[in-house]
Amino acid sequence: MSKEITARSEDYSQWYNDLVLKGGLADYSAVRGCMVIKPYGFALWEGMRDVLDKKFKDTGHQNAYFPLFIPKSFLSKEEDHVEGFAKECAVVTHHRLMKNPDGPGVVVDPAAKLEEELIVRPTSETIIWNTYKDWIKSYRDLPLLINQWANVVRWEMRTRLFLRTAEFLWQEGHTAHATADEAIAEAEQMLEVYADFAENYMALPVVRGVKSPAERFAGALDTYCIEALMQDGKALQAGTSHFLGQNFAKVFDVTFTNKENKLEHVWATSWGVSTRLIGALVMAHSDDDGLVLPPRIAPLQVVIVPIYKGAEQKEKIDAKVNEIMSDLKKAGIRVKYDDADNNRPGWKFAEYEMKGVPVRIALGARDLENNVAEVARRDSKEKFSQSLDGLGAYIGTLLDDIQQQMYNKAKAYRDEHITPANTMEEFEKLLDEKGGFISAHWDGTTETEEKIKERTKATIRCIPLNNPQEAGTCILTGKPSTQRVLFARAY
RNA sequence: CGGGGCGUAGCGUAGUCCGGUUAUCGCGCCUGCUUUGGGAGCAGGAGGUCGCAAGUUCGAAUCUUGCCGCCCCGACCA
Repeated sequence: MSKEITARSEDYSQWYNDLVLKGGLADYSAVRGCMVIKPYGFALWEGMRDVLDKKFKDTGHQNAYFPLFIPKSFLSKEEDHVEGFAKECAVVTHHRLMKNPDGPGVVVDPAAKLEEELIVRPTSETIIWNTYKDWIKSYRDLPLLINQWANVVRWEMRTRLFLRTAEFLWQEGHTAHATADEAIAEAEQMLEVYADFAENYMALPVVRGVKSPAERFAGALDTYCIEALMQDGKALQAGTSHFLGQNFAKVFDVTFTNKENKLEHVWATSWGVSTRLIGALVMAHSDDDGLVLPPRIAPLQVVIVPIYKGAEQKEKIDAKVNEIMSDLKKAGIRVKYDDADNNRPGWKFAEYEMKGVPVRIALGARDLENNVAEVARRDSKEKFSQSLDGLGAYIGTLLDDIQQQMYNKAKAYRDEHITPANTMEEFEKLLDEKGGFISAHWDGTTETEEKIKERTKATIRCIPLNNPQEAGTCILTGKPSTQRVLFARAY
């Protein structure tokens, strides 16, 4: 019920936390900054993971796994990379505990100090490139296209469920190529994989773009990204793909002999998406009654709730539900029959709405007599009576329609919230009163970007791919500019 | 690390300013009966180191000091 979910206009953060907690996705944990992903939330992640994993394999990638721990010396090799991650690393210094000699409990055994500290990976570039050095000798070993599903740790000052946790689950692809062009094509291809996933599975429209130098990944020459818009008008980076040039190849000495028998450094990419996508999903689609999940990745697509008086009615309903279930399952629809007798129908309706299950079917004695079921869709809250004949096929098209409507709605909102601004006054007014992306001219310098950020808290989210070129003057400095870029306040 | 708020049963809370019987209420839980088309009703029941520690006092959830933890805002960031 809406009284239990904080209205988002009043306090968006509380609203978001309530959605995650009451939607059954995750909980706070005993460890500061970390969260427990509950079965329902994890099923959502697994579903997303499976779709992405298939896309990676369809584009020629293989999965592998690299160690959790990274020797400190590895991390210090690439200068920008250190700069970017040093401030947020968990460090392992010892390998043994001992009984506390001065009291109860255990203490770290000072004799077990590691000669070289190990860093819990904040990302795996360094350990992976150190490994690739041994795997790559010839142009015939290229391209090397590898992905890993893993957890990483970034010791952030402040955390938020799914959006920024100290430990998070993600996927990181790391590829090596013979030429720069090939590596760039790879980075662009993977960006498109992410964009396709966001739009067609998560029903989340995204802007494909490239980051400004200041917002680039630490150690990259170019960072491609997909940027999504949340319902509070803030932007969220939903995925990134980096063209790393030869930076890592050079510091880890990854070379290959080309067809002309000459030694060359390889060209690299890395790309990743994380459990943050779940945060994006929650903030993009939910309403005051709870989560709204797009059918294609909802762990549960349909829930069936029986309404009955007495065992006799229940039996008849059970029989009919079994038919419906088997139809739906045959069509590949994820369906649950909730006939638990400790909660009444109204309670279940509210519960599954909070969890964002796209379609609910209620079946009672009255419906059986009329050969119908009550079908309710989560996205629009519409309810209608539907014939039991051909119900399976009907639900299939309904799920498709919900998927499409959710995307259309999010896209309409997003499109309405890309607004051009031509003066700083306009820019700031739009940020404060409307939010969303603001399309404005920028002189291309990091100094200007920094000044705008200090003054407005807005950053350049991206320079859209295939951005129309347009002569203009920088919104802050008045210097000439050739194109508009997208600014926003962001998560 | 700065600013704000908070910590009382599984969850949410009243009581704290101004110390005083057996710590309040709701949800949930257990038992029984009645119920079931939008978070059921009645009756009975179980459940508490009032975040931790020290202090003041005849007496502390309440006052003092110290510590711990959480949430929100800021800096940092997927």
